[in-house]
Amino acid sequence: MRTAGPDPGEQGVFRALADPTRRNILVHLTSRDMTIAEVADRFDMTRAAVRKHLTILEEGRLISIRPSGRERLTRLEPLGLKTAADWLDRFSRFWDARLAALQQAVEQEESQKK
Amino acid sequence: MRTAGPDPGEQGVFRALADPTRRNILVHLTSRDMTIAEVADRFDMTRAAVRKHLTILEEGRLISIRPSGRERLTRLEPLGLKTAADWLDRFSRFWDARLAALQQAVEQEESQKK
DNA sequence: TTTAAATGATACCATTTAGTTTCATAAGGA
DNA sequence: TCCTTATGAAACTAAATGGTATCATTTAAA
Repeated sequence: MRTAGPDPGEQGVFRALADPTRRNILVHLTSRDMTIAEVADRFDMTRAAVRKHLTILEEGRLISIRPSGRERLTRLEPLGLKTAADWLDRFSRFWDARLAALQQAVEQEESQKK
Repeated sequence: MRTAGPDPGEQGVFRALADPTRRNILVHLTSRDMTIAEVADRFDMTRAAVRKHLTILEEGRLISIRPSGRERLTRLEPLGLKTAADWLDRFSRFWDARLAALQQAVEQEESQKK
């Protein structure tokens, strides 16, 4: 039986990364863990809105939210971020080759200018 | 003057990557360039729908679409993919440290089991 | 020169998304 | 205890999203 919980797959991660506010939240959380209110203070929108973003980030496994007294501590989760990076890495061999070709073309052009 | 065109920033890329169909299109395009019809043949939806996805991928600079006679040739663009990878890389130092700590914790646990 | 194929453009639709407001509940501190 | 703070939950809205169907246009090919 599969315990109900956040989407472990790619979709949850990419969905979470699609919104600029959510990407910004991740940047803020690199400095330190924060309560929900602390995160919300850094944005020009209601706590309720920020809370929804945090839920989506949690579903994408990019952060974790753990209760601590009456607060919730929000923390960046590196494993989730790695899911997205790994997906992109599947293209890296491809773009390395293409970028090398591009570089060569640019250099060719440069040398002709002189 | 800035020529009108696809969004060069992060947002276009992450927006484009958010949809599973679009990510799948990218995978298909790693094997070879395709016309719009060829791409559409590989999906269970109308050409019009696929065309919209291609437009969003183009706006995110993940692909280019160039006319060739009455067809349009669709090609993967490595530079756009790199935009997303670069953004994620800003977290790599962070998650390397966290993953190292995680690894250590797991090993600690393992040694206690024995 | 017809005809068929590849694409563009537009209008339309249902669902999701990102935000708000309001009210309820739980937990710390004076 | 009383009050304040931190959060949850629900209802609502506007706009974006992902899809459809239909018709027009361009180009290759018989």
